[in-house]
Amino acid sequence: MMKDKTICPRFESALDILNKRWTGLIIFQLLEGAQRFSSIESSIGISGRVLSERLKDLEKYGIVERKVYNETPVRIEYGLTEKGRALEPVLNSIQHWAEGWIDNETLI
Amino acid sequence: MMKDKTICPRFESALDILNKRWTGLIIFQLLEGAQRFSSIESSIGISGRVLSERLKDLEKYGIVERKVYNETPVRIEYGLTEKGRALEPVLNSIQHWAEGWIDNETLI
DNA sequence: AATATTAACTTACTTTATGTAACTAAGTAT
DNA sequence: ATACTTAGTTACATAAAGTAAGTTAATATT
Repeated sequence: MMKDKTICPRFESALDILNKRWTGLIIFQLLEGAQRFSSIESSIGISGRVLSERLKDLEKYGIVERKVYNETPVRIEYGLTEKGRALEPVLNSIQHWAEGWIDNETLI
Repeated sequence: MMKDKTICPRFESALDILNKRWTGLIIFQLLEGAQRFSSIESSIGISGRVLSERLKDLEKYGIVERKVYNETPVRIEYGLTEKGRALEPVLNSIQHWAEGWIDNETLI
């Protein structure tokens, strides 16, 4: 199936990134501040394999930045860039919608 | 890997729905008005198999409604419910972010 | 009457994405 | 030399998505 046309290329690129599994939750977590790999892993329940993949993608897109601290053992922190923090209103609008429209049945 | 705790159950339910592939684009399309199956299929380039699955899910969540018109051949239209239209600000915030932050390299 | 047409799916099968659990690398500390 | 810790990676299993052909129901055509 070939698609008709592109409505808005930037919008579709954005959805390609944001609409991937786990991306929303990773960004939501990092809005609270930079975190380590294992901390993100355990806070949202993603597998290490996919987290590693997603963080690389998000870094490539300039949404996340990786910082290495030469301590022992090494500490690596993932934080949002300005571009990443600019997603806060998106996450907020989702949260706002969820509060208004997700009822108890949907929750279960 | 088990996750630590749930930050906000409603928010996570919302992400479960919205973070699935194609959901964003389907809702974006339907914001322009109710559309037929084949029209959605060709406008966003999704496969019929998955579109069928997504529309059922979205109907189940109360985001989309399916209307049957007994014409020949039968006409079936999918449109947004009030809950679905309430997602417009979410899509708008994504579009706004995309316009400000998706550059030409990311597009390619 | 038999065949064709159209939209809206569904089915069987292939390819891609994600999950799981064990393993590796680098830098100490014992 | 061996063990410990974090941050991954690898090999393999399962789940989700893509592809293309087939089904159904109501006409229209020959």
